[in-house]
Amino acid sequence: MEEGRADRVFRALADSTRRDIVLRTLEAEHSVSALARDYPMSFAAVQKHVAVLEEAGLVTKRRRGREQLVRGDVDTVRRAARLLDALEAVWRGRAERMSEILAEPDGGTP
Amino acid sequence: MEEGRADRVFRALADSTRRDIVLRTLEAEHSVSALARDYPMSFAAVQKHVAVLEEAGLVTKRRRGREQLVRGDVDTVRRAARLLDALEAVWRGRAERMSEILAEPDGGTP
DNA sequence: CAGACCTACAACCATACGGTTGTATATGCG
DNA sequence: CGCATATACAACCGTATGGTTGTAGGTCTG
Repeated sequence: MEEGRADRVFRALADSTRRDIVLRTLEAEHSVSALARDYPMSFAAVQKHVAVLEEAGLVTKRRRGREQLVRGDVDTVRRAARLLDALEAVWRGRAERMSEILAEPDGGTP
Repeated sequence: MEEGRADRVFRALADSTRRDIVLRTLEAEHSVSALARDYPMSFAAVQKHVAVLEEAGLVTKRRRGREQLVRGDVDTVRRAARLLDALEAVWRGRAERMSEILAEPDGGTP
């Protein structure tokens, strides 16, 4: 994942309304107004949330008549998950090194 | 992961400096000033970043003499990764349902 | 065509964020 | 003790964010 892109993805995920939109649109397509009906805020606010998600690549939109269908993009979710996996792997590296150190408390590699 | 906690975790990860700090402190402990030396910003700025990470539970601190050692918390990273995995699983659920639909184009369950 | 519906977008507002500088406090060291 | 180091914290500043309302443009339908 490119530098600034990760920023946008995590930023977009840092809001429960947006996470819920991603959830719902990964299950099935929903129009913006269909999404908006379920949140205690204006249509325009939800529209902005969708725009943030689209900007981050977490959802895509396609036209159907007068409505815009929003669909979650699982690839972006996966890329974010892999980035976190990479952090976890780094930690495991430390754990390994610590194990080695503990396993050979006598010093260098002869 | 609790509601507001996920917000904080993803928000904290939405900054490359902070992600780098998490990376480095998952590899090994570093004092705040040791971390600060490698970023093009003031010590206070880095200190704030560490505070954000600590608030999110992505790092912990422990005193050693006059310095504060920062250590990455892999559990929080894992919890965030699992949340993304759950989203992916939801998508897979849709994919399954779509497969079922495509596999039985003749109608309901008789 | 007229009206309802869905979306887009601008303007505005309060608050949060990322950065700065400056000041205060604690610890290690000669 | 006296000084340098390491951290903490407050005040300040410009900009982004999340929300609002209002206006305008497509699109379906009677």
